[in-house]
Amino acid sequence: MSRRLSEFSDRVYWLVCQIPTGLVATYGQIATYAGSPRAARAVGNLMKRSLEIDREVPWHRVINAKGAISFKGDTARAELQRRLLEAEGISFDDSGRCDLETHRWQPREVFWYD
DNA sequence: TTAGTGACTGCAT
DNA sequence: CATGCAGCCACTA
Repeated sequence: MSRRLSEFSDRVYWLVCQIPTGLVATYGQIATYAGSPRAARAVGNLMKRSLEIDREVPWHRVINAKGAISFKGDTARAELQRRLLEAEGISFDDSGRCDLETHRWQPREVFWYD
């Protein structure tokens, strides 16, 4: 595992920790801020893994580009994520999507990579 | 080193 | 709108 790769995951976890309560970010957003605009899928993998390793990361605040919760088979986990978000004031419509225009996290700081 | 995987995404249908 | 699908890429075995 190269240094560059581990830096990516570290950035991802750090960024997710920056998302304040009540706001959400998409996998694509995190990937972009972490330096790899097209690694949204990889971000999803990291979020899934953050559950296994005991790391204090607000993984529930990361959703897909449609404003919906992504899951593959793990219904319980998806429901938990939805409850956590609703507890933070985020509501979902009938199709299970929230309003990204309203709740999307906009980082004020500037991130850079080398 | 290589091949397989998936909590993604945007565009086509 | 909802589905399907190819492209993408960090991570793993």
